[in-house]
Amino acid sequence: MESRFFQDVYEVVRLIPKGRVTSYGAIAAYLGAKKSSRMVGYAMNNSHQQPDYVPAHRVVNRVGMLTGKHFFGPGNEMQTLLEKEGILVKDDKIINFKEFFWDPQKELTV
DNA sequence: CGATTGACGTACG
DNA sequence: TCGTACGCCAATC
Repeated sequence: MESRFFQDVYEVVRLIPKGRVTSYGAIAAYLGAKKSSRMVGYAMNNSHQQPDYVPAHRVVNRVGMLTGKHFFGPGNEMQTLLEKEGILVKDDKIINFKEFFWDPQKELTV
């Protein structure tokens, strides 16, 4: 697979510490393609068929909204997973998202 | 091969 | 402040 973009996305997502979250755009920016933020979301969609588990529930949009919660299950499974990690979610949005935000570009060596 | 779509983000009115 | 329009790029129809 030459598309190392997806692989990098999965790798970064796996590196997200428990109880922390990040955004699609942040990951895209870390990979040097912030214009392709949509591809990050697409990668998440494909992450379900990846051999290794990808904590996609720790990835939300720039506002901290659980836009892809429907991809986890019929109910609020994504929200449940986040709350289980200590992240409070209200109205499909992460409370204090700014505090829980984990910037790969900042945490990981650029 | 062209058109449409999408787990985003920014710009504009 | 809120809603709409558009750009990006890969996958799907």
